[in-house]
Amino acid sequence: MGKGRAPCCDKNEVKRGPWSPAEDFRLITFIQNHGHDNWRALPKQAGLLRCGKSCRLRWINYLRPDVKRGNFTQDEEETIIKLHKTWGNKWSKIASRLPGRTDNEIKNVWNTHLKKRLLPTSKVSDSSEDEPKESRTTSSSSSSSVLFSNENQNLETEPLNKSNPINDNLVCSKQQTTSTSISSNSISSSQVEGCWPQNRVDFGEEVKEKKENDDDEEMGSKSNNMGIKIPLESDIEFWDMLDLDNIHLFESDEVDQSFCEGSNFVVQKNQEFENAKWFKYLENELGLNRPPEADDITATERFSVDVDPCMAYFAEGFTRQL
DNA sequence: AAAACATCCAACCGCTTTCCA
DNA sequence: ATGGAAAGCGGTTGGATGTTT
Repeated sequence: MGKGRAPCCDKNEVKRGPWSPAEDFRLITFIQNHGHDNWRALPKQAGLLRCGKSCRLRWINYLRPDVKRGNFTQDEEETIIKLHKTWGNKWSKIASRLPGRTDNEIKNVWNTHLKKRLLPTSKVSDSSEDEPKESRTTSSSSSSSVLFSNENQNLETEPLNKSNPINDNLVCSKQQTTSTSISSNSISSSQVEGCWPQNRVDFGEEVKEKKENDDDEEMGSKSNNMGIKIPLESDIEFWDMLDLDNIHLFESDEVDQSFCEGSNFVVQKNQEFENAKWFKYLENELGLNRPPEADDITATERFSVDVDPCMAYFAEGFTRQL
């Protein structure tokens, strides 16, 4: 100590700014297969040009399987207000009482909505004026179970699953033994088994939830039931958003070779196969699948045997676009 | 139609805490 | 007991988007 803190990473060598879908997939797949024992080493092992801190944040705030998206319910808001009275800006602590919500998200909600609402008239229960565009009913979580008395709330009965019927279809292709806890810092660092997409089908959230309520109706019962927002109207833009550089990265030798040489490589491959199945499923959900052509060996098929499913997935996306 | 302004939120920054040799 | 490394946490920022003029 006293010598100054070494930077967590060389800022010249890491990518910053918004995450691309390709990076997200890369990170998700890696954590699925290997967990996150060491955030600092993770980016290199996963072939990401990000600093470990950034990866951690992205995972915790956005990509974690148990992150609940969507508007906060009335009950959640009241819980935040209540807990904030008690604990102040202890966002992490507050988040531990709100299953699926991250400290960052709660902090944002507080700063953008709740604080303002409380300031002028401190009318906590009257929400009709200050939240005009956010219909608080959009969150499908069960409001009655938002407040927990136990910090170590077990999520197995968490209503999050209810809001993600996609779970039922996807279910994790493997037995899910990982017990996910709520707090942003309490996810097991052991492998996160194939269950991430529970509610993150709109990964990257590159397609904003514009007029989602309207669209929900138009999308019909299917998307409603699935509880997902699909960028159906913007296939091209969607694929355009993919970061080609990262795709090259996937193919490069920069990815730690030892990653492929470990003793559990076979297990990894099996998991990757399961991942590939998921990507296929996701593709169907996104409405991106096309009728098979006889002479057409898809990129996925080419890659899925011995290449990372992320790569395969995106390769097919590009193929389609061309 | 477009410029100005407001709002939102993902991501970053840097300090603190925890862990471990 | 000590110091360095890594993770955790809360504050802040900046770009994207929405709204108003």
